[in-house]
Amino acid sequence: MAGAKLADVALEAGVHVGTVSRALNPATRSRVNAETAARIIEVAQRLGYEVNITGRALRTQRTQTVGALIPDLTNPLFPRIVRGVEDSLEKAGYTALITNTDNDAQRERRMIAALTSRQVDGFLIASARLDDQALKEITEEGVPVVVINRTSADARASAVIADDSQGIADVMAHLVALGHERIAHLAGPGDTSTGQARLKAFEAALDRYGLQHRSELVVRAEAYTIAAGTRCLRELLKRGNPFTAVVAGNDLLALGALDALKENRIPCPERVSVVGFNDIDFAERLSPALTTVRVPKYELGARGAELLLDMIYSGREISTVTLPVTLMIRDSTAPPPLPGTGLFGL
Amino acid sequence: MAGAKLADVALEAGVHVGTVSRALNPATRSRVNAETAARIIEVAQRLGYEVNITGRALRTQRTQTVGALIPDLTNPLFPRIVRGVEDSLEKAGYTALITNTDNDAQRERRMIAALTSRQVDGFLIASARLDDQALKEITEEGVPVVVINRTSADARASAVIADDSQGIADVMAHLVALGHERIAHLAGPGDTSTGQARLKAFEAALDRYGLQHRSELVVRAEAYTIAAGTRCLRELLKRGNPFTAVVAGNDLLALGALDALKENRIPCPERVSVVGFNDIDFAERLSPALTTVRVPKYELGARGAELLLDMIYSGREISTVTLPVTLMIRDSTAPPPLPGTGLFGL
DNA sequence: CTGTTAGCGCGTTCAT
DNA sequence: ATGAACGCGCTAACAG
Repeated sequence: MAGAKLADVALEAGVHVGTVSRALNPATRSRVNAETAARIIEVAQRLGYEVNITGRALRTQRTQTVGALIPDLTNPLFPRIVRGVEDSLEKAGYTALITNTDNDAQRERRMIAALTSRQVDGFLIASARLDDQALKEITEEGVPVVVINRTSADARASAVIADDSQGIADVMAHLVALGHERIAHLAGPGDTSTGQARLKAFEAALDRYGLQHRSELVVRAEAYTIAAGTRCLRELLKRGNPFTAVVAGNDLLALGALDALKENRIPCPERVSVVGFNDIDFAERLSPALTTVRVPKYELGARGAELLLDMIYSGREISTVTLPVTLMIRDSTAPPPLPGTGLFGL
Repeated sequence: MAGAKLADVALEAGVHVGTVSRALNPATRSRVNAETAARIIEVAQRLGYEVNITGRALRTQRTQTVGALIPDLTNPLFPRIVRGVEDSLEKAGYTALITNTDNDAQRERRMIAALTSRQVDGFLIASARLDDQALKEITEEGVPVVVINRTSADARASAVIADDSQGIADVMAHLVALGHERIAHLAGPGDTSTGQARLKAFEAALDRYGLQHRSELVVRAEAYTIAAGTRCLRELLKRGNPFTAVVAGNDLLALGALDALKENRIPCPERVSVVGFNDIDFAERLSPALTTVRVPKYELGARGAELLLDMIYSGREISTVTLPVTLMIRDSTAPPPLPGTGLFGL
């Protein structure tokens, strides 16, 4: 028989509910006679006792559940992060309520309300929008928050991020070593911390290598999607300014860029090199296999969850953890075409 | 101020908590004076009242939360299903606790325990294992269960499935029309309903077209993974029995098969055609673009959640819904090589 | 060491 | 139409 409760165990063991509660909780077990504790545990097992976390939560104000706000689970970046989150949480007996936000402010608000209503002990937020009024409100109420793969203007939230600037620096070093000079950037949305950080790193690299800043070679994507990548590269082509390499804000934008190149019969990497960011699953199985920056997705989630648990349990102070990245050189990057041999736009 | 509770609203509105409860619940609102109800609602809004679902659950035995058991979120099939689940649930004010099971019995048990402990109102199970003792136990306790993308031996669970046999029939018709006669099958795990159904459909098609059953051309995968697909195709090659086409149990197995072909320098589709199942995201961006059977992933999840809500609310009877599939012909299938022009194994 | 009591927030019954 | 009281399952404070 499953679904037994404290009262059932108490009755069967011939003791009071309070004693059962103490005996079953490792933290308070020492306060009860060893023999009776053993008997209670035996009875609990026999009766199939399972704690009712709802009841416990009402009393302890702890649901042992956290809310996870994910922009879009169908972006292969996030399932890996979620796996990390899940594994870290499980060790502590926690569970995650996972919701998709589509980076949509309205939807995000609804989800936060649904999660708050369920008394989650904290939030893991991988949604990227920076101007996050909703986030501000929950931190102000003192609910622990950790943001993942983004920074937060709010000093009350911890953060786990990948080293965006190092990643872009590695990309640029790679492209410059190949001989590229006219490098375009498909920047991520301006209201995301990754979009901002990567653009900044891109510009810093231009300076580092003495390359000219050309505003016509930077296009802002309105979202981190394949479709946005396609639109941006079309825009780039329309502007007519020659380039031999494209640094995309993330892998999905890079995929969209590849589509646009293909539809214009511009071979990659022969005439234009393309680089992504994140190294999503399948990036290496595309044609051409995508050169990209690998971010430690699982660790991002795992560390984020650990940080959150620390905040919940020990109210530990706010911190920001930056994880290292790795440039994965594959087939979408190559030396630029020789001048006069068909450089696009020249 | 957010986080107000019934008592706060009652105090401010100068009425009793019970009245506030009735006024705020649309179902019981009619039982309270229209004017006071309006006042209460106004006060609730002003104070930022949010129902505490934990408290409500303790009383109503409804957490408005369901558990979702997913084998592996990093398989792109599942995020799409989850999106459907989420959208259907949200309309009813429900939320999903999503967990990865890895199709591992131990892990599945732990997850079910964690979810049961949180008093979920029902389960959505996309895990594929058939001999599901744990599932049996929860249905026996009367907890509503819907299985997704699999059938269940247990008559107490509803199911939403894709039309596996139609899908395989379409695949076989396609291959036969191209001229294939020696068709191999990388069957999914034997303890999954999809693995069984697709193998059965494969064999039925052999009969239909008068093709010989060759047991050497059927290999069982131990899991639905890329690695398993690679292992299986290597095994197939080792057996030395010639074949010109491979019908894989799902897309991941097909990807693994493509890897094994590549490592043996067997060009696809020139010498061997490969077909997958599911049409995961990115299937069309692979090289070669994968011919596969598209299953309506979002609908699978959405219908599954609807069925579950029906069971929770109206205790509606068990049913099985089969959704239609579509063959997506892409670049991984072509006519078999002409005899004598390098057919593998001949 | 253990029993008793109280209360977390809510919905519902029973009075009035 | 509304107030009062109870209890869902659990833990924590207090007695003894």
